[in-house]
Amino acid sequence: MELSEQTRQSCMSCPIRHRAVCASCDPVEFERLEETKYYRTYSPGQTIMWSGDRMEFVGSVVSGTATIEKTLEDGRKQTVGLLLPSDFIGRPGRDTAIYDVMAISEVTLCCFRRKGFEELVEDTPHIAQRMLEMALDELDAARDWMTLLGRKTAREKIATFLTMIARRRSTPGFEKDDGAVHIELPLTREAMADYLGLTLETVSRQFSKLKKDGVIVLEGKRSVIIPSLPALMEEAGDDGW
Amino acid sequence: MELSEQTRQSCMSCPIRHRAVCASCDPVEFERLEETKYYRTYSPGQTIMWSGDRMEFVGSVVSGTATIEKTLEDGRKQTVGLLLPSDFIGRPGRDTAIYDVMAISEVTLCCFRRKGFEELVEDTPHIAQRMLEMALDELDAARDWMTLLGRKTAREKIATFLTMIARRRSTPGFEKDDGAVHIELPLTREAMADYLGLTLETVSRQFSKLKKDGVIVLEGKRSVIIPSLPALMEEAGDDGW
DNA sequence: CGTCAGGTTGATTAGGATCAACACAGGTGG
DNA sequence: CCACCTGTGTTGATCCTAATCAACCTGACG
Repeated sequence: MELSEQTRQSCMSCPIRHRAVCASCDPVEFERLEETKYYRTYSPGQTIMWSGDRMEFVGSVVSGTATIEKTLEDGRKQTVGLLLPSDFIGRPGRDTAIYDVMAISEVTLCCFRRKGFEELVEDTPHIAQRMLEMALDELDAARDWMTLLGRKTAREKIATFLTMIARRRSTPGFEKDDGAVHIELPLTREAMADYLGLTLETVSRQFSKLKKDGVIVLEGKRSVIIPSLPALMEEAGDDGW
Repeated sequence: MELSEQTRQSCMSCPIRHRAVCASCDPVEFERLEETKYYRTYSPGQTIMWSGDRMEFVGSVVSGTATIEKTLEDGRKQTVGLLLPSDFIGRPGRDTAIYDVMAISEVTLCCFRRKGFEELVEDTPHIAQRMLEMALDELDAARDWMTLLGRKTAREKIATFLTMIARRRSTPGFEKDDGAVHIELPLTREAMADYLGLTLETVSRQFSKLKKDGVIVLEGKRSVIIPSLPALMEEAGDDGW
């Protein structure tokens, strides 16, 4: 799975082609993208972007998981975004990052130099429109997460998180006939804690309780079986999303 | 301050002209806006938009304060956005609201029928760009608020809120010579609680403590004097924003 | 084999929630 | 004009959820 920075692959066979910022581009626009794009890979734990640093590039997550996080003076940390394949990193028009972006697993990005991308946005309406759409989607997601952080109990937070992962990641083919869903957790207990506004101990305890209550089944540390997704969603505190 | 729905005022003298979604429009574009815009006013407590309802219009807050809120099944409520003059309401491209929007004070909106506005966005690049810029700004604000909700103490939450209000609302001319800042709180204790992920009792107590500690001076319920903004920001738990 | 990252579980604490009483201002109607 | 009510805010007492502090487990890896 090693992609060097030089490797250039066709956009047409790109796994995130239909969900990423380039989703609504036409063949001509793709040509322009293919000229300027380049790949970068990061290993787990590596920092993709430091808060305060100059942002030289923007890009899309092709594979892997990354987090956007904010750290307070005294070290308290909050994860403010989870980046999965097709998600966009960086903000055109801003030249200094205001959050840290960390690779959680091995991450491959499809990058564009920021300056060039800004021009691209200006004269490629399809990209500008898609950018807006994605920004508004992320804003909705952030607001839903605000509700989780401000009002939900620890148990509800975990249930919501698992539901969200099941939505975005359920491995097709792993749904059992009885409707059970199998997911691989992309985050450690600590990273989940930072995302959910909890401590890692509380996360661990709530996993144990949900398991004891039969809402989830744990297979090892990272593998979760959800016997009944509706039952799990019941624990999440709100229907809808 | 009564504006009927029919009143049409010139965009050129509009108080939010330089910050709203129309900020970068040129004279020709303003002409088109002036043809289709209309004003609506709401009294305190009125609902501007119900979650689940069809969104017939989008628009900008011209004056007053409104909140965007999400309510869980059992009634727990989280305010996920504070709308002050120049802020935008609604999402082009979506026809059902997913949050409630409530007028806190008397609110005047500059509205556009949603369908018409969507066309406008498509063929007025200046508006599309500004929309993207504003969406990204709101996303940053939402992420900062996630950090507040997930990781800050009650005292820090209040201090952060007051700092934010001072930033956006400090009544020019009310800065005392010694650097003190005077602000009017746009929200009740309960509304602040919903915004900060607290109870109204905790909000009240923290106000009392900050007052006792000399960080703020209360004049009545809604009027706050901040003798030293840096001292207040010190209480907020993070520098920067 | 020892070390270390990641995870679990237990004991205790503390920050905010909850429950409750009261204060105060502004209306409203008799 | 006053009695009453209602919305808003303050403060106190108590409770409870999640944080903190701590011990220990497991598996991967040099």
